[in-house]
Amino acid sequence: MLDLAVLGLLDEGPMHGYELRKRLSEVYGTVRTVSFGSLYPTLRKLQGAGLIEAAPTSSSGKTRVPTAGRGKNKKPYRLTDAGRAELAAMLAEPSAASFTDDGFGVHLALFDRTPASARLRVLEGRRRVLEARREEQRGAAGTTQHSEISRYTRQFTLLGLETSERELRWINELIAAEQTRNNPSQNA
Amino acid sequence: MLDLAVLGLLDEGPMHGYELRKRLSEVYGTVRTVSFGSLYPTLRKLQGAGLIEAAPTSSSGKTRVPTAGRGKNKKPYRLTDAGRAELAAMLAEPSAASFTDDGFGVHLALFDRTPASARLRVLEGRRRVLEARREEQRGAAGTTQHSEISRYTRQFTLLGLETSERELRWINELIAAEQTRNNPSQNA
DNA sequence: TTCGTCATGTAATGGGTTACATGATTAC
DNA sequence: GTAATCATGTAACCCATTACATGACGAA
Repeated sequence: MLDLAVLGLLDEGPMHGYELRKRLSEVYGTVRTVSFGSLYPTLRKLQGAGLIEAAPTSSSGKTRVPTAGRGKNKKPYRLTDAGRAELAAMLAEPSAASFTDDGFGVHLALFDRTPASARLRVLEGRRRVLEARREEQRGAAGTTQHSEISRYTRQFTLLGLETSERELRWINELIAAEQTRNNPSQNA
Repeated sequence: MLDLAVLGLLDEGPMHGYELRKRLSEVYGTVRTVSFGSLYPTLRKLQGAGLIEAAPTSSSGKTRVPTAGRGKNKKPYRLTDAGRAELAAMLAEPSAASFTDDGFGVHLALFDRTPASARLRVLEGRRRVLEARREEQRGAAGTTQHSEISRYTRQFTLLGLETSERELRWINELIAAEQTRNNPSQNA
């Protein structure tokens, strides 16, 4: 999930780790700051896999790259051809990771680069996850009588249920919009 | 967090692991099923710490305890005195763990056994977390102009922002109710 | 006697965090 | 020169998951 986010961000242009981290929290729907202890190892892993490489930016590609203005030993990375291919594949063939709370936000941020058919699959996968959650919450909210659950928990569950329902309405609108876009002539 | 949930559940009566797992997903505000690979090691850890013990239920406390009806090699656990004391301490002195998405739901389920002053601290701690989240989301929703964020992400962030705001209203109501309860005569 | 469910447990792994260590660059 | 911030990285740990292994019990 971090992989996809990093690949997607680097597709917009070379960037070094520290910068990446800042952009990452913007891109995440759910605002979350990823730690360096998580980011740097991911960068090494992606480099090891040949998906990204250190990007020479100005002079004779060695160390000490200025990149923007104030610089240091920044280490800007960029996508390799293999990385671009991998990104395209991940976007075109969404996995279950794109349906989770975190992963969905990441994939959504890359929707402009996601083919229309895959967009629909992401939205529908996410919908299934939310529907399952809603059913569990409905069950939990209904159980109340025989199993003694504190009234606090009951209220909390109801709040969660409303949240799921709102999110479902939201995603259903997105799906409808997506289908209209794919098939604009249909009006029956 | 699992520790608190398990201790809280066993405070209601002896229970074995398999049963505990079922009750756990009811108690959690956010419906979540904990895996056995997580539950059993936790049980051993709590037993090692002397907080719970295997409970002899009927005959000469060895193996093969019937407990309910259909039985097998069930291993019902119950709280020790130390466990009861630890539970009381955790409920009376809420830590940051009670303010997280998961931990809050657990502590909330045990609110009936939580002293009034600690209840307020839990609610206010949770409120601080939600307020911080809301501010980040507001920032992210406002950034839009200069940093190009996909319109999808923007909508998603706005949805998250609404969720935070609803949850804040909800918790503010709880806090108000809690304060009225603690101080019923006040009306200026 | 065999299948489904109840029941307990371990091992490998995953995906992240915090804390630590280090050092360059910029602004004062 | 010194403090703040930018920047990279490692090590130890935490908490949970999945997959695997095992086996008792009840019902068909």
